[in-house]
Amino acid sequence: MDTKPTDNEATALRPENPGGIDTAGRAGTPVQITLNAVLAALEDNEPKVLCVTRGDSPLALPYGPFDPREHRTFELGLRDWVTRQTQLSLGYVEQLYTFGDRGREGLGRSLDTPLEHLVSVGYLALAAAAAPVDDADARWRSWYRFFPWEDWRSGKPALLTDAILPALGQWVKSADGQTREQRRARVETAFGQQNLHWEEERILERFELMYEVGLVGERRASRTAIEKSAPNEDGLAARTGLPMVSDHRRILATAIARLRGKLKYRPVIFQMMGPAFTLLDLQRSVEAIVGFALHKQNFRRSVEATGLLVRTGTLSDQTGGRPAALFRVDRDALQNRADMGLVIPRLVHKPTGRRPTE
Amino acid sequence: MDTKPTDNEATALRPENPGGIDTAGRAGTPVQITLNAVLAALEDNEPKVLCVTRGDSPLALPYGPFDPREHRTFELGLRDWVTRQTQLSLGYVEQLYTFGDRGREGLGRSLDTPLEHLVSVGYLALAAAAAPVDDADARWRSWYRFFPWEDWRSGKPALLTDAILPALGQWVKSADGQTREQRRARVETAFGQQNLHWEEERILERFELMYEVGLVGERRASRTAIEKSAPNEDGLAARTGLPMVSDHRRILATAIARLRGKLKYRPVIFQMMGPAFTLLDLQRSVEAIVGFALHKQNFRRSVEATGLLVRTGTLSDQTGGRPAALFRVDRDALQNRADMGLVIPRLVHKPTGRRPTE
DNA sequence: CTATATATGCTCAGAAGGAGCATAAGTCGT
DNA sequence: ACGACTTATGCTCCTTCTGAGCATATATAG
Repeated sequence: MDTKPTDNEATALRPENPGGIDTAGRAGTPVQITLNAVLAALEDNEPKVLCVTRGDSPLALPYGPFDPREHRTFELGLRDWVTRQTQLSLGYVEQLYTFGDRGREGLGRSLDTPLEHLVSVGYLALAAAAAPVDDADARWRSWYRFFPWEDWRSGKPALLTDAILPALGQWVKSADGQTREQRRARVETAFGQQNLHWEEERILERFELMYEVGLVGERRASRTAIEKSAPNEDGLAARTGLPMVSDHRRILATAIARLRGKLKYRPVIFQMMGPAFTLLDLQRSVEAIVGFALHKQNFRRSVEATGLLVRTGTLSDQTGGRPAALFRVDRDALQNRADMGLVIPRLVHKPTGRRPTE
Repeated sequence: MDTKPTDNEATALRPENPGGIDTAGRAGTPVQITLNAVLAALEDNEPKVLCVTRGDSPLALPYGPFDPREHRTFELGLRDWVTRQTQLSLGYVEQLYTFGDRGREGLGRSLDTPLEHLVSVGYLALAAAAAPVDDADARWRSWYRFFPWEDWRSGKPALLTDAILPALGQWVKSADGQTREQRRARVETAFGQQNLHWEEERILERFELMYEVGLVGERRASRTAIEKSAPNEDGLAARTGLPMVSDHRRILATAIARLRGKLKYRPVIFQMMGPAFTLLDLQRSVEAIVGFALHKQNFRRSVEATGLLVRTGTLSDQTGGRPAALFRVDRDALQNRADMGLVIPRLVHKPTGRRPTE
């Protein structure tokens, strides 16, 4: 270390001439900022997301403008209008992604008509319960209504086997040479049929692929001639979940992907649990989010190993069988170990049937 | 599934009245968008980042305005001005975070004077080599110049033991009761001294903590009385790395954190390697990024197990010892398995000395 | 009292990963 | 040519993690 920090005490003020490599003569055009919220909560072992409608347009994620005069940060602005509109207390808020495409209406594809300069910042917010909302236009909906092929909790969805995968297969076969190989690889990575297996976190990749192939309801703003000849116009798009306004479904997919991933290395799941719960409650919640069934005993083993839970001492008699011990989160332990998430003991074999040893 | 998607074919157009929960009467104020780039590359086993200077203000990350009239997406805009200013070909570009704080100059703290409405989108970009840049004000610098305490490649930095940790300890002791316990927990999570261990990915958390305590050069815009009484004004800030303009050092920390994490589950490291390299080259590169030494044999074992590398057949005689086999990336394998990163066989015991069995 | 739930404890085996030993094949100085 | 070093590379050992399944406990429904 030979150079000491500059003498002039490093004032953290922006220099007169903002020091980009080249800002000469180019002024950024002012744009509008919109905040999009994916508000997620669990209800009866279903993962739900708050949606709004306006007239007969498709569903939308709640969103509002960001006014920098009113709020110091995005997050404060978001919390403000969410709590003003709903009675929800947002425990956990996380920025997802900022979408700045001019052709954003078309999921990032080019568009023929010029669009307004719109930038939207997506946020994921977790609520402890899907509390009723005071807005007739707002409603909680299971997120698998938008992504039915993502719910493997009772096995591989028939929609996937019967419709989506064949359609993707056709799309692959409709090209040749290198393009074909690339398409095959993309489908394989996203949907993992042969060597790879289904990775729940790839939900965005899957959605974008399906969008590109034309398998979902949202219309692409423009298509090239080749893309127009895609063979999947048999109405499959009508069965692949509810469409949403603009690219909101993509934002939702981003949020789910983030949450599915984060579960594994941060204890976020407890933001969505009530004050006391059984281990099976917790398991069902995790299953709801990741979208597949877990191995019960192993789940319990690893959850108890975290030391994040303590027994309340009481039992739950809602089981229909032997009563289950009720647990609550150890707030202290949670604070001290904000790292660490849950092990997800994925069931590799059969989801339910216990196969005899032989 | 009872409700079929709406009949009107889900046009992906934004509805006339943008359907936020409540947009009535509130118009978002237009803001300026700035793109910040963390341009990273490796040079002689040092991780480098491109910095610019303007006059005698502190170093800055290259940044430029985003003009939606000119570029369709942020990423295109970024690539455009980076390639115009440098000869670098950006292989990999990834959005980091969008900073919208009004008090951004003060790292997100409140500020007394009103500021312009500025939003900046941070990007991480990886280049294959730290190629020379055609701008006298731009220069590659090791990122450990900004974060000297993050480089554990030759053991725990003395700066940490001698200065930073004691100062943090004082900060903890200067509070009492619950505050004290909270501070202790925060320091422990970020710097992991007792039960936890150093987690390289927590670089942002560490920097923000140090900022809050006043251990880094960047000045906080405003402080509360209590914070002003922090006991760490002994000039330590002059030794904790080079300061940067505004919150650029925070953006850099975000980028490093992202890269350190991503290594483990995406093969991004190959974006920063030349066409052919030895396994030790690869190891040194990974070590440069994560900031600590790896176990050589185990690193090699797991890298070879990925199947992402193929031997070129030639040997490197640059070793000073037995020649090493040269490898190159198997592009096909890389494409087919965009998932999977490298196992990081962290050395838990002594970095160098082999302790006799006894 | 019996069938049938669910809860909970425990064992077993394979895979992954942390460490270190041993050997191979170069360079450099004498 | 030889000995001292240096780096490369192969292999073993052992512990921990984790996928699976068996066995037992304690309820409820008839």
